[in-house]
This record gives sequence, C-alpha cells and structure tokens, in this order.
Amino acid sequence: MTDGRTRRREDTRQRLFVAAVDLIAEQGFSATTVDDIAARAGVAKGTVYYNFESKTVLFEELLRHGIGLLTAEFRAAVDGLPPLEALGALVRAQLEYIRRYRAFAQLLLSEMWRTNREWQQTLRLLRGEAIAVIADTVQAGVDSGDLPADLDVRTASSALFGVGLVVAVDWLVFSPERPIDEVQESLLGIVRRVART
Amino acid sequence: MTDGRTRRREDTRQRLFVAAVDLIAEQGFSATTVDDIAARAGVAKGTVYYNFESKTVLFEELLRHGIGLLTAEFRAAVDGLPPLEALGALVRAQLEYIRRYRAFAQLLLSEMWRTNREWQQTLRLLRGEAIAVIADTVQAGVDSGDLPADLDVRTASSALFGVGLVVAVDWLVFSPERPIDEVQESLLGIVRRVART
Amino acid sequence: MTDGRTRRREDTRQRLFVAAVDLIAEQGFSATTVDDIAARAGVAKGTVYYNFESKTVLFEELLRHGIGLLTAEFRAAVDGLPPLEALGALVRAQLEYIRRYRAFAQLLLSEMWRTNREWQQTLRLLRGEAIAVIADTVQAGVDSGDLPADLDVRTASSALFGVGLVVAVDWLVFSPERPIDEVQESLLGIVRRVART
Amino acid sequence: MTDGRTRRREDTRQRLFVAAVDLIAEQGFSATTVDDIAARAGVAKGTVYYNFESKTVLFEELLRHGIGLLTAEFRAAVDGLPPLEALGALVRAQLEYIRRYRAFAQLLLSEMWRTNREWQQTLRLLRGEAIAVIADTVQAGVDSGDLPADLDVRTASSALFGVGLVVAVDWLVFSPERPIDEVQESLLGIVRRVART
DNA sequence: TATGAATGAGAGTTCATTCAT
DNA sequence: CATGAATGAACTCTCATTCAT
Repeated sequence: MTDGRTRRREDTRQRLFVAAVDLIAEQGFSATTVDDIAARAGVAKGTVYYNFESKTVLFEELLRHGIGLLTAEFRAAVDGLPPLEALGALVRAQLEYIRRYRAFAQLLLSEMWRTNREWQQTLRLLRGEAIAVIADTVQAGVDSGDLPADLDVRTASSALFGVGLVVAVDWLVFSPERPIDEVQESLLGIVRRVART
Repeated sequence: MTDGRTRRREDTRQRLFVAAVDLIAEQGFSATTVDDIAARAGVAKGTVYYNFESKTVLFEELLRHGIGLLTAEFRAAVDGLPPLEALGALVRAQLEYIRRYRAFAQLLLSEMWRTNREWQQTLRLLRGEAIAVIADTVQAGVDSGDLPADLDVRTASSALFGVGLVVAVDWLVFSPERPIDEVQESLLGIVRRVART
Repeated sequence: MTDGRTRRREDTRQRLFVAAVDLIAEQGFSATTVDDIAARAGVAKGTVYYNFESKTVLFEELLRHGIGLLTAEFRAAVDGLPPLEALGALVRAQLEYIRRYRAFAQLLLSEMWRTNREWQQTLRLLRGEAIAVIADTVQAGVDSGDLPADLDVRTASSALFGVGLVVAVDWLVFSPERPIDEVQESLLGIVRRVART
Repeated sequence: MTDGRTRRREDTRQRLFVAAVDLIAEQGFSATTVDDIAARAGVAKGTVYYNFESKTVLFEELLRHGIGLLTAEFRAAVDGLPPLEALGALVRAQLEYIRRYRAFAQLLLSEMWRTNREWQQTLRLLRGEAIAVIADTVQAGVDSGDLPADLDVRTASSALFGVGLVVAVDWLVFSPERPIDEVQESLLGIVRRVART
C-alpha cells in the first residue's frame, strides 16, 4: 500500500495539486492549460491524465482536498471551547489557513460565488460542510445567550465566512506588508462588537 | 444622416455589453465565447469585432463602464453629507448598485483579487477610483473625530468595499429570499459600531 | 459622357488603382485587404464595391490597364525602326516603364510565373500581347539576317521579357542608388552580343 | 525509445515541408491554408501546430531549408575550380536545382523581390548567403583577369542569380517541352560572352 | 455617387484528450 | 508509472461582400 510505487505516485499527485492551485488562482480555471500545469509540476502532459481522469476532476479533487483541510482546521479550532472563544478561534484559523494556502484562498474567492460552472455542486456541498462548523458555533452562542436570540444563524455564518475570506485575501493582495495580527485584531474586534448586541 | 448610424452603432454596443456581462458573470471570461456573446446580443459574430478590437478589449471597456457607474453613484451618494451619514450612504449605494447590476457584481468579485490577468492594470486603476471616494469619506470622518484617529484609512476603505461586495453577492446567491433591508441594516450596524470605537 | 459625375468616378477609380497596385506589390494580392485599399485611397470601403464588382475584378482590371500600357509603349518604341535598333528601343522602353511603375513591375514579377491563380488566364493573355511585340521584332531580325537563323523566337522573346523584368526590379530593390543608364547599358550590351552570334 | 519518437516527429516535419512548398508555390503563402497543408501531408491540423509555432514560422523554416540546400550545392559546384569554369558550374547547379525543386524556385521568384512581408529579413539574409558564393567566384574572376576589372561584382552576382532564376522558371512554366540542355547552353553562352568583355 | 455598419464563412490557433511506446 | 506525438473540436479573429441610408 505505502510501497515505493504508491509513494511516488502520491508525490506526483501532490506536485500536480500544488502546480494547479497556483496557476488557477492566478489565471482562473479555463485560462490554465493542462500543459501549464504539467510544465510547472515538472512532468509530462500525459502524466496529468495518468493521475487524474480529466482537468475538471483534477480541479474537483483539488477543491475537495483544500476545503476538507479548512473544515478540519475549523473543527480542531473550536474543539471544547465555549461559544465566544470558539468564534475567535474560527477567525484565527481561517486567517492562518488563508495565509498558508494563499493561492487556494484566491481561487475560492473567485469561484465561490459563480454560477453555471461544472463543479458547482461539489463546491456548494463542500462550502456547506465548512460553514456548518461555523453555524454550529454560532448556534451554540445563541443557545447560551452569548449571541442575540434573533440572529439568523445561517446568514450570519455565511457572511462571516465570506467576510473573513475577502478581507484576508484583500490584505494579502493589496497590503501584504501589513502584519497579520492587525488584520486579525480588526476582524475579532468586529465580531466581538456584533456579538455584544 | 450620421446620427442615425451613430445611434445604431451605440445601440449595438450597448446590447453587446449587456450580453457579455451576464455571460461572463455566470461562466467567467475565458469560458465565455464570442459566439455566446453575439448570440445573446442577437447579432452576428463579426459584429462583435466590428465594435470592439478584441474580446479582451470588450471586457476592459465593460469594466470601465461598470466601475465608472459605481464610482459616479458613490460620488452622488456622499455629496454634501457629514462623514457618518456619508458612510451609511455609501453602503446603501453599493447595495443598490449590486442589486441592480448583480451580474456585474459577481464578475467583480471573481476578478478583483486575481493576479496575472491581462486587464489587471485596468482593474486596479478603476478599483482605485472607486475606493478613493470611500477613502475620502473615511478620512473626513477621522479628521472630524467621528472615526478613531489611528484608523488605517486605506485598509479600512479597501475592506469596506470588499465586505460590502461579498456580503451582498453572498446574499443574492445564497439567500435571495431575504429582503435587502435586513442586509443593509446588518451592514450599517456593523459600520456604526466600528465607527464608535 | 465626360460630365462632372463621370470625371469624379474616373478619379475615384484611378485612386483605387494606385492604392491597390502599391499595396499588392508590397504584400501580395491575398494579404492586401479591401479595407487597406480603401483607406489608402481615402474612400470608404463601400466605394470600392461601388466602382468594382469584386476584389478580383479590381485586380484583373489593374493587370489589364498596366500591361496594356506596357504593350502600347512597346509598340510605340519599335515603330518604324530596323530590327536591331528596335530591340534596343524595347529594352529602353521596358526599363523606363519599370522605373515609372515600379510597384506594378514588382507585382508582375511576383504573379507572372505562378500557377493556379484565378486571374491566370487573363494574365497569360496579356503577357502574350506584350511578348508578341518583342517576338515580331525578333522575327524581323531573324528574317533580315541580323539575328541567327536558328534562334527559337518564342523562347528568346519570353526570356528577354523576363530578364528585363528581373534585372530592373532587382536593381530597384537592391541597388536603387545605381544610375539606370548603367543597367540599361549592361542589358543592351548583352543583347547586342547575343545578336552577333 | 526516444529515438523512435524523434524519428517519427522528424518524418512528420518532412512531410509538412513537402506539402507546404508545393501548395505555397502554386497559390502563394496567404492563399494557402493550414488545412490544405495538413490535408496534403496526411496529418491533422493540430499536428502542424505541434511541429511549428505558426504558419509563418513553418514558411521561414522552409525558406531556410530550401535556400540552405541551394547554397550548399553552389559551394560544392565551385569547389576547386578556376573562375570561368566555376561560373559555368554555378549556372549548371542553379538550373539543376530549379529543375529538381521547381515548386520552391517558383516560390522564391514570387517572394524574393517583395517588400513588407514578415519573413523579409530572413529571406534577405538567406539570399545574401547564396549570392555570396556567386560573388566570391566573380571576384576571383576579376582578380585573375578572366572578367573585366571594372565589373560591379555585387550587382553582377545579383543579376546572375536573378536571370538564372527567371529564365529557368520561365522555361519550366511556358516551354516545359524544351530540353534543359538548350536552356543551359543559352545561359552559358551569354555568360561566356559577357566574360570575354 | 458614396458611405459604413453589419454579416458569416472561413482563416489561424489553442488545448483537453488519446494512445503507442 | 510515465511519456510526448498526434488529434480534432472549438476557439478567437479576419475579411470580402451586402445593403440601408
């Protein structure tokens, strides 16, 4: 199972993932060619098709992989924490994630609110899983009285996710020199104020 | 004589704009073909090229047109208002705009934070003009003492623009049944709270 | 017949001829667009079609006009002259013509030995008329004993025409600083030597 | 392993060369489509672009290949010969070449004296290399006293090249039934007579 | 007599995908 | 497990031609 061949193959897949995410973040899915991906990964074009059924499938697995990671970090962040602290931990986790996987975050920002794309179903589903963690935390806050009782949990969670994404990416693209702590503080400050209502 | 011709041509360009913005918002620039655009506009393919140098130029003029409109509405909104009220007016104007030109807003959200695209220069420039109106208002608020003196005006304006965009589009895509007033209230509430700091 | 309208139209046709001959000489027939021709002639594209049935017809009339002129000058040159002097006069006439209508000469050089072109029939016919004047002169020289009796009149005339064309155009393109008299002398010298055989 | 592939690819390129030269000679560069070339070579259209950057590049490599061959034959022809004999050898070599690669010769005749074409730089350069061999021979003849001391070497070489081309192609197009030896004799006769001056 | 907006067939080019090696 | 030559459908763009003004 984890013999030489499997490891080699896993390595190739990993390099293709990295190459694809960078290029698609920069140029978008359609503008990124399989040739580009293979070249940046340092393999032949045929190798892409040996490892993935198609360009679309490669992209879908990429989304699955990336958002799965984010969801896992969300779950780890809130584990055992009381609602308000958990909310802060989520913001921190999202920022950390975006900083580490900047290209993937850009890609998400570009694709998340599109319509009529092949992988839309997949994306909505994955988005739902990530936001569910946020929603659970928000719901817990409402139940415990830490958050206003009339809060629309679904919309608030959705907005929280989107705001974190856009603010962090905006920071990375337009003010990369600004320290992340400031950004984190601003976001946490806003969340706390909203919570207090 | 020349007037009839000019009017006809202007009409054709307008229809191409409308067709292009819808399709590109849904599918992205690369995935949208010139054939699609021509078909939706109800003209022949050659007509697209008679009116625009290239697909890229059509898109750039589209960006210019759309963001120009937004900037104009921003300017009209803040005209003569004191800082805090002006800030509220900006939020309202942005939401109104996004509701009216939903497709264009989606398109902006998808392209604004990308790198390495042909029209990036154009986009950055236009974004700068729109954000300048916000920045002027924020700066006035800082000067008047309505906003915290240590506020990073540039970053705050940038974030305000991004948050408005992502929240409004998220609402249109994922909770279209929710009345816009609520969204507006939420956003205004957040802005006011931040202002009070 | 020669009223205002006709004169204006004739003027437009003339300008289109001049524009077309220049452009086609430089770039070839296919690479020259009707837009190019109209622009250089300073008229609208529709005007080309108002004056000529099609691009091909414009070109054919151009060939007819240009080679007709050359043939006429050939006829005028040899008129009344004894064979050997007539031969020299032909060389001079051809060089004069090429110098005056350089672009047309280039165009001829490019198209004359092509096969499978639409206007080939026309071109062969016109070429035949021009070469007939040369052939008549050569034949007269053979008959009078000034030229060798076993000379293949047809081939010799054909070659004379081609050599004149290629040497003159080569001179115009690659050694334009060299005076025409030298070129003429060289050519006449060769012809005279061949004649003496 | 790699050898099999390389050979296959080289084979494809060769077939594309042959197909392209025939078609372009007949119809000209612009009038020849990539579809035509692919069809005659018996490959798919995409294969043309897998092997050549563009239609223009294919044509440039074609020119390079064809004129390179001619230059090589010129060099082989004059090798070790005294000036006058070398001159005769050049004429023979040129005629042989044109007879063998008739299509390429027609193409050269059509393109050589054009201006404003993309590959002009390339063509001038290659023409220079071929004519340099002639010029060296002519210069040797001048130095040895076999040719007139006041001969303009550059112009004479240029003209010799052009005359050989136009006479040979004229013969192939308009009198293909005439044996090549006669043509060769005529040309050699002229050259010898000029030499005697 | 002249115009120029519009057209659509067809050109050059790209690229996801296949497959023999 | 990996390769890269070949493919052909689909793309962007061009341009000779038409026609209402």
